[in-house]
Amino acid sequence: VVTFTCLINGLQKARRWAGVKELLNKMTEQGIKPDVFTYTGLIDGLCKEGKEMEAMKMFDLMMEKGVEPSTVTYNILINQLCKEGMIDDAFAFMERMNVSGNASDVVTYNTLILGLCEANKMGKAIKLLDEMLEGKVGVYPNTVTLNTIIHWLCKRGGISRALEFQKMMVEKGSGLRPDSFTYSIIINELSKLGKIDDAEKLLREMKDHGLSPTLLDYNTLMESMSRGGMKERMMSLFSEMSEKLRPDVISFNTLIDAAGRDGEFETMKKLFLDMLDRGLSPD
RNA sequence: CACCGAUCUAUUUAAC
Repeated sequence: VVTFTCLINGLQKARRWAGVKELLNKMTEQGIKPDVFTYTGLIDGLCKEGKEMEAMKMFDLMMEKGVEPSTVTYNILINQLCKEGMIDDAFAFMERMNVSGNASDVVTYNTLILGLCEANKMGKAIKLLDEMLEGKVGVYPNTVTLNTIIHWLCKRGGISRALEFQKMMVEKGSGLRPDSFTYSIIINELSKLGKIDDAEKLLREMKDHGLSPTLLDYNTLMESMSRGGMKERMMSLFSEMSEKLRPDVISFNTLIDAAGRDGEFETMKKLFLDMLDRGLSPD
């Protein structure tokens, strides 16, 4: 079963649907019964293709066949319901899962919290997070939970609250730690707002938590420096990043564009050659 | 206390 399930998952990623069907037939030919993993993978694949009806049918089919869905199976469908904006049904489905003997896990809650955010119900999302933090639901939040809330607070203009949550994460005893997602979310937001000093401070702070700024972080910050007309700072950030990472095409495009704004043709040329030197192909 | 497979979060650069 494992072999077949792996193969099926691979084909699904490659969107080779005919192959999936063929493999399923081959399985039954050989008397191998699909298990929870197989069905769950199929349901996920169908959801990702937007075939939600098919996914539900698959869910029913697996139950008919006496294969008991797992929390993962339910989580996928809860996610699907959220994506369709059916947040109440998503919660109801979680209820059904619990009744069937599958406990909610952190992914279940993360999915629902994201659903609430996307449905413009930040208040409820945060309330649910608080309940998790207080231990009222029996599942403690993780980095993904906080990242989701932080991201959506940013989108909804709540950057200061987002920063409070980030502070909470770095505190000892919170049981949480920020990851590179956390930082890229906030650095991106601060950059958009033109709060370059704050963004750079955060970039420095990453090292204190065992994280290194990524290409994305540097590129984002450089772009906002360019917008703010802080070319010197941008260039020094660029040389700093060059020591640690390989700047990519986006990095160079950003720099060339910045030089272009001021008509600095020589600089542009230099950058262009530098880019070729490093084996990058211009796009 | 039996190796392997399934689910959740961020995405930066050009033409106003």
